[in-house]
Amino acid sequence: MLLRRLMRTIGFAVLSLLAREPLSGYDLASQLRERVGTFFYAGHSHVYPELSRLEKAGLVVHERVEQRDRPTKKLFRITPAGREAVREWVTGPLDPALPFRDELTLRAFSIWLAERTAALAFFGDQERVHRERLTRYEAIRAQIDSHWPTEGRRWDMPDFASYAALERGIRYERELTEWCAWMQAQIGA
Amino acid sequence: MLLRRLMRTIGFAVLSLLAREPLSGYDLASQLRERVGTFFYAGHSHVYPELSRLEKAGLVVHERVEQRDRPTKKLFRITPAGREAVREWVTGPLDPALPFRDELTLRAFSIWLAERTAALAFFGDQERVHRERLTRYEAIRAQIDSHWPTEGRRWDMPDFASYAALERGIRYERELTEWCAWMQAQIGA
DNA sequence: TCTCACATGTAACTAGTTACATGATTGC
DNA sequence: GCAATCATGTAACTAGTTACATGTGAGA
Repeated sequence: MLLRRLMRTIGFAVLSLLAREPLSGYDLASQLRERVGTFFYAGHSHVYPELSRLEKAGLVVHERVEQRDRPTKKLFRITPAGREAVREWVTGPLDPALPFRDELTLRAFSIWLAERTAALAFFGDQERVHRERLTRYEAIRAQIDSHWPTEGRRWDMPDFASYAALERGIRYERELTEWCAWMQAQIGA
Repeated sequence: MLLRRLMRTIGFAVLSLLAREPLSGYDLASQLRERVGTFFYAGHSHVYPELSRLEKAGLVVHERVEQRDRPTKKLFRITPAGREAVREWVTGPLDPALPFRDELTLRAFSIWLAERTAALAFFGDQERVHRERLTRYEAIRAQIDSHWPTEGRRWDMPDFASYAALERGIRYERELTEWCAWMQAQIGA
């Protein structure tokens, strides 16, 4: 579809959230920070202009919602065209263009310049950081597992998709934790 | 050091390579594409301005080198100050600011919208892509292992640092490959 | 002659972050 | 009155990519 050219990944991130429930720009930004922030972050100043773009493209619409206890908000809702756009994108070709930048690996690439104690401390710190995240994610998964019977799980449910992203996070952090430990073993030997 | 504020990670990427050997802007860009490109990419149009910046900061110097068979080049060399800057950076605090954007995980987060066959094909393709990379990296490591005796390895050698980055790449690609397989198992079940 | 690798740069554009700017309502 | 949360946006800046622009020398 031609649309793909006009869309940036941030647009699909917004649509991904709106496909689950209507949200205000504020809530969208909050979820982009907290819910999906570990794998796809965007600030609120990025969200508002993007919502305008999406609305112009007919992929979302908004309505003003007056609230008694809080300021009036704009509630954004995905349109059928928007839903179709996500559907096409989600299994469409993934640009293998990896302007990938991993500073941690870059540091490993230059670790030969460091002093042993500094190098050990660095990878020790990194191991702790990633082990903490790992532990946190695993706790969330354990929580889900204990409340969500395996039989009730279907891959085409939004909750499973969230679970799959969490699973990816766990594997990613575990891999990092183990590599940091490996680095220390190599340096310490 | 105050210098850290003036430096961007791309600057350290350049210095990381120059700490190993003097290079021209062209060679620098080539290595940034081929050698460290898998974990830290930058195009040549980014390298040249960065070299100017680094030279102004006194972290690199250059000399013209006339070649008979090829166009004259500028050979860049790291200065003692530059080497010291890398040394400080390499084990210094790593900004945990992760404006991390992983489109693959974002897609998993919206996979519930897809059709089963499209979802299976998508993660099958991704698994193939990452398994290919994994195989390629493992072949390189096997090559190194067969020529480089374990006793001769020291963590403070540039070659070990390259090996460590490769190890990280292998673990990263393996993790991704396995997760893609897991996704297919979940969808197919 | 033409293409490829080597070699260096700038310009224009796109993307993204941080800072700026404003305002309502609630609870302390 | 003041801080915090909810709420929406713009402006200025930083970073990064793609396209533009030029030129040498080797080999087919």
